[in-house]
Amino acid sequence: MRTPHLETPLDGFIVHPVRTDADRYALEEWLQYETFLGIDTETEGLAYDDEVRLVQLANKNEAWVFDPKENAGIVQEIVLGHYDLVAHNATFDALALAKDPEKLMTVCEDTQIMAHLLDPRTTQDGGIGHGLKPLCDHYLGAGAIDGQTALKQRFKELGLTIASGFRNIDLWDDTYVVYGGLDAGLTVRLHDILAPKIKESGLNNIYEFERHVSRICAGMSARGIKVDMDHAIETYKELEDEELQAVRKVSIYGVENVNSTAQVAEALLARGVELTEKTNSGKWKVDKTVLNSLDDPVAELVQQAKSAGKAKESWVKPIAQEAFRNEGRVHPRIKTLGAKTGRMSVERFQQLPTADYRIRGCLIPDEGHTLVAVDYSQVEVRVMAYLAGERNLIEAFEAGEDVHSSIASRLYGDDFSPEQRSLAKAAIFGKLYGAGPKKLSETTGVSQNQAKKVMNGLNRSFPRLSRWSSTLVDKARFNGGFINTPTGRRLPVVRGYEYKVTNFITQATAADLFKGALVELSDAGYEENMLMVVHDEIIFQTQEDPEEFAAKVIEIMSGSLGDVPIEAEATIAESSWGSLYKKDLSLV
DNA sequence: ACTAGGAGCGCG
DNA sequence: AAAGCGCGCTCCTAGT
Repeated sequence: MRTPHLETPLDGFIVHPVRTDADRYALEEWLQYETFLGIDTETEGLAYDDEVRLVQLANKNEAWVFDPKENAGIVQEIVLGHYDLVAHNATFDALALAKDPEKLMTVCEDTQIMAHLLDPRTTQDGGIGHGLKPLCDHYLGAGAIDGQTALKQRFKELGLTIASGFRNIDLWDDTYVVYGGLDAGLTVRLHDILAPKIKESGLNNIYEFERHVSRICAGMSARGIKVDMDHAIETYKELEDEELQAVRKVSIYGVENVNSTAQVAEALLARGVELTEKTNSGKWKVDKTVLNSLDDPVAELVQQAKSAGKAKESWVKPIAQEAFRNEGRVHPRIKTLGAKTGRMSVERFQQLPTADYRIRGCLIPDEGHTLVAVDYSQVEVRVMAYLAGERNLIEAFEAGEDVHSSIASRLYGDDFSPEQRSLAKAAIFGKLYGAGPKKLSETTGVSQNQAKKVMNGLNRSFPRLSRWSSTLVDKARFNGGFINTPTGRRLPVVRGYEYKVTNFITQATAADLFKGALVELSDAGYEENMLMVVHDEIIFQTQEDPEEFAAKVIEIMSGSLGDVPIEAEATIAESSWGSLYKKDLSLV
């Protein structure tokens, strides 16, 4: 008996639930004639160990929706790359379906990557956005209702929350099935519109590049990183204790909740502390900088409590919880197009504190392996030197010594002081980010007048930097708010904020340099060694002699950008990832 | 009960 | 004329 198909709100689009043997035969037959399929999965949730509940395959007119547990053969063929596919965020579906996402991703186009390359702005940023819903609204018109919106409504009717809905809704609930199938079909229709646009816009090379990068990073997600559970639990307890003690002490001063800025401000004012800064919404500002400038026990205790609480709740607890459910490993989720500049972002494990090395100390290599971290040194400044064609800065790098010292000697002569070196360093970073004298004086503590002098000096010593920025700003103004990077990425610039282009293009170029290194490392056979990426740093583990391994990897990652040498540096961990940061503490 | 935005803090 | 950039996560607060 065939299960009747379901109608959908999308013109002429139907959905076939696959529930009986007859349904399965019909699906098998359909698959024989289809050459290109949209794929989507519905999972219990977003965690690494959440299981796939439904798989949807579609062409632009119909979708087939099946339970992967009852159709293991088809799932196997998908995972082995036997069908040409398109998904919206292929990484997610590939990781949900397979422990080894490589083969699937090799044959799977990705409309999310296409969308990001065509317009990297989020909806909040004034762009089209990268979710299936906003993209369908924009490219397919109003009739194209995506699954999420309708499902939310359905969950409400059933008295379910979003989280519990995806996990608990009846597998064959009509709305669930219809909109699941619809999403796969919409992905196909979106692909039919976006793929030609990618070609027309000359973005095909970078699209294939991004797909390759996403494949490599999905591999890292799947591999995961081993967790030292004993250490994690021990650290959790220590942090809990630190937090509790500070909370107890500060409550004597009337602060019941250290995370309430209002309470903190009130307690400080009551003690006669003078607060001077306010936030945008007119409340007293009591952030780290403000609290650090105060010599007051409340300020200190609040900070202690907050930082211990943050470390405990944001980092150690999630690591321990995930490892507990996933055979002692954490699986970072890497968004290869995390930022509009093309930079990657990593959910949960990117911003682990470095100062408190107990946190990174939770992450350890597999048995018999050593962790090796390799990062690019001052890569963005180098990229800026290259893009601006600033000879003097390039020479500073070619000299091969400490570049900030080279810059300082250009500004202050050879007998510059350590303070002047720091100032030079802050100034070049300020240049990179487009800071003014006000900001520079805030970050360095020198007067605004002095900051201005430093910046003028920098401009005199490296004249091409300023000329390059103003040319870029003009370009952005006359180019419809978009500029192109050397790798062909299109970067949007908000009107009135054109000064940001210098940072955007530098960050984007550095990101592509880094992604290029990932591809080279993969080609050279080092993919299995890669565990994690952090902007311009790769964490490897190796069974080889770590020194030799590091040398080989550095060789691959190093190179040059025009005349600018690009250098990578390695640090070898004695034990955990955290052990790399212990030396920082001894310096303090 | 849930959501959105602000504030704050972590990373490069 | 001047403008520090890009992220993710948690907690609080106010609004629905």
